[in-house]
Amino acid sequence: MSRAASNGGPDRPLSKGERTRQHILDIALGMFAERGYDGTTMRAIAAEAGVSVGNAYHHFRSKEHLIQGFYEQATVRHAAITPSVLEGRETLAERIEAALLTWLDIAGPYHDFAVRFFRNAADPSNPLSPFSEESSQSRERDIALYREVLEGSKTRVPEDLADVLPELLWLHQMVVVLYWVHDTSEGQEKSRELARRTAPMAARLVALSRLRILRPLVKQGEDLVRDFLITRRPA
Amino acid sequence: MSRAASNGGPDRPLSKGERTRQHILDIALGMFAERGYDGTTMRAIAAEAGVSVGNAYHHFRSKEHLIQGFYEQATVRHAAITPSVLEGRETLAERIEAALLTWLDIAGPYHDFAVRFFRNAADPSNPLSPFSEESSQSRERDIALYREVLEGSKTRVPEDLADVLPELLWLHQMVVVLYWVHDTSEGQEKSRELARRTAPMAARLVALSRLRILRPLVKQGEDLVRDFLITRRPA
DNA sequence: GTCTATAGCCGGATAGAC
DNA sequence: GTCTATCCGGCTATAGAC
Repeated sequence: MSRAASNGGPDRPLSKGERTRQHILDIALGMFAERGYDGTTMRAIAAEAGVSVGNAYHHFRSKEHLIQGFYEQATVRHAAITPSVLEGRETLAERIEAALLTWLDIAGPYHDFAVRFFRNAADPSNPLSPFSEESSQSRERDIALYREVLEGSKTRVPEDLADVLPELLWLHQMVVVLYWVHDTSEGQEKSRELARRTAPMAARLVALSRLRILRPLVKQGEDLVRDFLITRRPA
Repeated sequence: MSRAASNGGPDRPLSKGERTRQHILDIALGMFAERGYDGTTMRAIAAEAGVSVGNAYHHFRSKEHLIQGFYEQATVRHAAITPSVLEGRETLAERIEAALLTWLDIAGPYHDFAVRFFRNAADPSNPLSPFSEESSQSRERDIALYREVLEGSKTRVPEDLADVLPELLWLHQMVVVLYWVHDTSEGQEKSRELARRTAPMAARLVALSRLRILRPLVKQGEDLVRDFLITRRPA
């Protein structure tokens, strides 16, 4: 994808097939945004793109695979924009909030059809799930972003929590996203409120996790994350 | 459904249409369990049930609507069985664990096609979502169950938390269910482990919520639940 | 007016020729 | 890599049976 962007040189980095593929994708995303997912047939996409249906299926295994570009694009842009937004924000609460709100900004225009994408979240065998192997690259990119959110903050993070926290913050984001998908409020304002309110709570929890009384519980939670969230390799 | 069960009287509580409907549902659920959802066509269901496709669609608006019976049946059985399992269990941790494990027992046989059902969870406009208006009866039944889990326990519950806790415990169950849907371990043993490990953590959290230092955070969390989880009436 | 059946549309997906 | 032709299955229009 990045190869396709702004390559003004005389060389041809994209083969004919790659250009066709990209063209079909662009047309499809545009049509989805305009007429919705169900309202856009593969026949219509193919016709609009000037290719045959069979050709479209040669490049994309299924209609839903056309959606995959969305998550990919969203995480790339999220990773690209967030760092500048984080600048000058020092508390963990501010930084978490900024990352979440930036995500909502990016995803906003796709709200209607994002539902389609996150339907798949519940189905692990679906390659389009954000938890799937196929999505791992996008997921890792987003988790890395939260590592940056943590490292740049003034809040001291308990050592033993350090390596599971990025995953947990990513999970926090997924919860916000899940709510956002449901969100019918004007401009999805409720989701933004959710982000604004939960960000300081998450930061506070991180700080409180140092408390002596909470240590056993925190330890259990940490082990839980390790055993159930990160261990994703099948035996 | 309850009307259908064990009515040995001479009267006819079920009209011909109702019986046909129930028959189609039974056949469909059986076939789904056997050959999977995608592997079972509406034509095959109709044929096996001895009715026409058109007739099947007269009774069920769509193939997915056939799944609705699953959640309904599962919550009814959950509510029926759990009380006896709770007897003799006094600590909150034990009671939460029992309720969760009972759910897993009930849902077990349907594991393969439950994925289909919970796909819809991410789509609020889908009447099959567990969060939808259409599912509210089943949802309320399950939440009521957790009210019982709480009330029968020896753990003293902070007053202000009392009325949001059943919802939170239900949400806890939904998280377990979400994991269970993903679970590829033998007999979904990992999900049972998740239930066993998180139940005492949930109970511990309830107890800890009385701590002075945690009060502000608990209060915020409580407000959050009220504003974002329970307020479900559209303006 | 409730129930059931036939016949066929529509759109996602595929096989196989070029 | 691209096309044409076709399959397959969810769903519906509509007519007729009870």
